[in-house]
Amino acid sequence: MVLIQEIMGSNPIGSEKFDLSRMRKVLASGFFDRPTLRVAKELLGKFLVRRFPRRSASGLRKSASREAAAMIIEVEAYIGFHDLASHASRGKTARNTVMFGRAGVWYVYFTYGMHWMLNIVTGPKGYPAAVLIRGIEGIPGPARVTKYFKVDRRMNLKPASRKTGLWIEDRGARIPKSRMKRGMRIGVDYAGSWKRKLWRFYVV
DNA sequence: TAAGTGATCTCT
DNA sequence: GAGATCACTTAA
Repeated sequence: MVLIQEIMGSNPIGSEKFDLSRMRKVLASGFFDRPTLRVAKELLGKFLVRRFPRRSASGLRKSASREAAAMIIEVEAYIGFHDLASHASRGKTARNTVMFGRAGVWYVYFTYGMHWMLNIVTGPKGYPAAVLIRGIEGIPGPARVTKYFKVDRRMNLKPASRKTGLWIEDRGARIPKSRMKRGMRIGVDYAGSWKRKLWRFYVV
């Protein structure tokens, strides 16, 4: 909790200053309905923003909702029908149906008996693809992102928007090319030749 | 390096 | 219904 408060309004990569009030553009579905690798790459430097649900202890008093945001610094792309690292590679199932749907919708699933993974659906309807949010500044690791931003299955199938309480903003930060890297995806050794795809993008 | 944890999927 | 697997984290 302390960690999240520290992150709010933090300077993204230390080197460049910018004014938060200058630019806060919420990314709409049009941003995500584009080639997945391009979306993935461009997500670096964008901000994941969470409005925490209001709490009401007694039912009478409600505290003001609180907002947290942090810059996205690591993502992975999962693309198409044949990518063996993707849940979609074995066809449409109850779990992965959202990947085949409209871009800009959250795909949240549970794994290893304890971790929630946060993905945003990309590309045209009918074509299964998504980008996994692997890390945000101050919170490296996909399961930590969901833990600290309190994201679980309730966010699954919901669009990324202010209305749903979890969205992505362009706040004007730009990552220098020298700090952008790409590499193989993590934890997909089982995926045959697909594991060697350089579909992970991260900021160093 | 390995335990922990339970939903999901494949195969009977 | 059983058994294997898993887009991970933590502690050692």
